[in-house]
Amino acid sequence: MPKSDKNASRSGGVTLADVARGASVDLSTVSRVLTRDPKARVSEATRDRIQEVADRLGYVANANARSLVRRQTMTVGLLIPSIGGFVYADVVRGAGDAARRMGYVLVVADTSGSGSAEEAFRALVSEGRVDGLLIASGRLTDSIESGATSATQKCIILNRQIKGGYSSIIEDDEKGMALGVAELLDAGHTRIACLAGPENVDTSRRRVQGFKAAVRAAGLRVRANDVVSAGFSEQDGFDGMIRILASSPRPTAVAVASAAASIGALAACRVQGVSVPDELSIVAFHDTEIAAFLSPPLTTVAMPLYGLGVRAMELLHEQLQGEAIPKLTRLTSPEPVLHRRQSVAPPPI
Amino acid sequence: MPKSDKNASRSGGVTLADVARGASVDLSTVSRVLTRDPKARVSEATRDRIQEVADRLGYVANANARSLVRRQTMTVGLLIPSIGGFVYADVVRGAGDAARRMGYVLVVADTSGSGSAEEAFRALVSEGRVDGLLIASGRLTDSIESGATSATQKCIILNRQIKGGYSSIIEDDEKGMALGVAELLDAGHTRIACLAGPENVDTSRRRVQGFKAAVRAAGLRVRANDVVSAGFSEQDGFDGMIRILASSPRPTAVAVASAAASIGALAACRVQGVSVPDELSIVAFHDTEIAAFLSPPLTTVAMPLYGLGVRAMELLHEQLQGEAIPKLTRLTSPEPVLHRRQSVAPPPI
DNA sequence: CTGTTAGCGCCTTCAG
DNA sequence: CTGAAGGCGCTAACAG
Repeated sequence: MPKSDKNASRSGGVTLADVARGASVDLSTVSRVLTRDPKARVSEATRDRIQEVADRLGYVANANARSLVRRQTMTVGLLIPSIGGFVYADVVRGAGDAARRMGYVLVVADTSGSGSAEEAFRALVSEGRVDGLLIASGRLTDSIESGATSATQKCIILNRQIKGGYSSIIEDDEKGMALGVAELLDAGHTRIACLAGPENVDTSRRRVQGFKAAVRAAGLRVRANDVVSAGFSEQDGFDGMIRILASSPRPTAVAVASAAASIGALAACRVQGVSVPDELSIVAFHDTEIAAFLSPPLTTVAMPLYGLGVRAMELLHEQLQGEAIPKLTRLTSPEPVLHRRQSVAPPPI
Repeated sequence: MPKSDKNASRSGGVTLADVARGASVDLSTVSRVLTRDPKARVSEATRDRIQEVADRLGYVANANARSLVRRQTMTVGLLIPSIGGFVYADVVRGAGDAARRMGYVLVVADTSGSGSAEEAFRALVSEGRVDGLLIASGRLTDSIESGATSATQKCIILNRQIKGGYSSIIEDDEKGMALGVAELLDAGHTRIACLAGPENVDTSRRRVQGFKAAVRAAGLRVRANDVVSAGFSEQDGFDGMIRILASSPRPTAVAVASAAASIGALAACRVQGVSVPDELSIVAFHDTEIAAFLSPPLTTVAMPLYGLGVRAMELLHEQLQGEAIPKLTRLTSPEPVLHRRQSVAPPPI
């Protein structure tokens, strides 16, 4: 006995009341069955009838109304500096899959345009569009760091530690770097340089520490200019490698601390006429789709970025549930894995 | 005379009522001044007082409540297949900047994980989390194509045309491809191949058409196997190039229809020992950061992706305003531009 | 110029 | 097992 089907929509939205009317029950009952409230005892009959009507009408709950009363949106945001970057794709996938599994919808905001992280923060968290934030964006100025204390309970910082009570999750940079250096060591290199990231970024500092520790553990020394700081971009890698190649004695191998930089580094070698891996071996931190197609194919250490995204999302969820989570969690599993390709060889004689 | 400062927050949210109380006015007045309603006549005095209290309390309007009554969220979504891709970064930036300018907040959803475009569509549009969608995601199955007719008024499809009343915006693939081919022609090539994208994707078909048109306009013939279809990935480009190199007579130049594929194509040449550009010239469709750092640096045609994002957002806005927008708009400006690097040379003798 | 009054669509006690 | 009532935070007429 279908009675009111078309008065269902006004501005395209079928509402609870529409379904209630169609099923001849009160809208509160509809709410109960459609939200699958466990402690709601509704007869099979009405339950089925309601479900049937809802399906027929194509009812979808309005997230805003629901968020308003529940005081939570079940959506979380992920802030990244640039959507084009190599490392973020997997983080996004991991966080997205985890979010979905837990009933959240994940939206990402790119802070590379004219939009700052602060702006995104306000628009998303303060205005209540999201319950919490995963922040993988590099520089967030003090405005956010000194933000309302309640904000610290709604954010997880990825791969970076900042002041102000925020919790962070970081990949195991030291171990990753050690893995790469080990490959170089195993090939017989004893003069190894590190093409590092910016000095003021802590994830990059950790990679340098990993580098130094690994080299020293092998009984070797690390000299001042064995570590050259550069940015994370292709051009930075290029410039940095030029400097390394100009140093003397020139190292026979270099561990590059980022994927983009490694591409620039390779280009620098080509321009300078130094052959990889015959004259110089290279291992790059972070694996990418294209590593296998470079010239030569790059040996890389693949960090568990997908897992980082997953774990970050889980942490955020726990925190939003009110659980206390550690100020810093280091992702120790899954472990980084080395992808052997063709940029590492024994040192020239 | 600060009186009630701390009763301001309950669950971290300062509400209109809090401000009203603090300023001793009705909350509707506060609403008026804070929304900067032009046709609201409020005395300077109360206006200032309200503003002052709002600032002091750190009032930020709740987006959900506002969305609920205004029936619009002022947020739009952008669906992309994978955040790691080369082409999307600029689209996102363009759309993001345009959105901000128009007062929207842009959120992007990656549909590459376990999440399908349909899921994202429901979670974002149907549940009312966003007002509209920019869809750059490749395959959206029929479920979305045949979706509620009202949906067609809330989406703009990027670089793809689909059935069902949706409006699309596409870049000028033909012109871009022609630009690349012209460079090859100018260098003296007469046997030019096209390493194309998937046959069933219309943006890639348009590139092929541009290729054919340009070649023919030069008075040359295009044979059946001058166009080889591949995917958009590095591996696809690699495989495709292998096939091209195996054909005989072998072309002296190839126009590659995507950035990722061009990287694979380059790798294939290296593996086969054919030197670029001495034995084979290459121009790639879409410019990327890394093109300049490849071996050799790739000559590319840079498509106006940022502009595409901007225009798409503008179109969506107009459509959401109820304006009628064309079913198909082709972005003719800004124009594609050629980046000359080192992958094109005259054909071998 | 400012306050009062209705809701937006949904959830959630509390009765019945 | 189901209906009635109140309210989440905000906006938008309509009075005064």
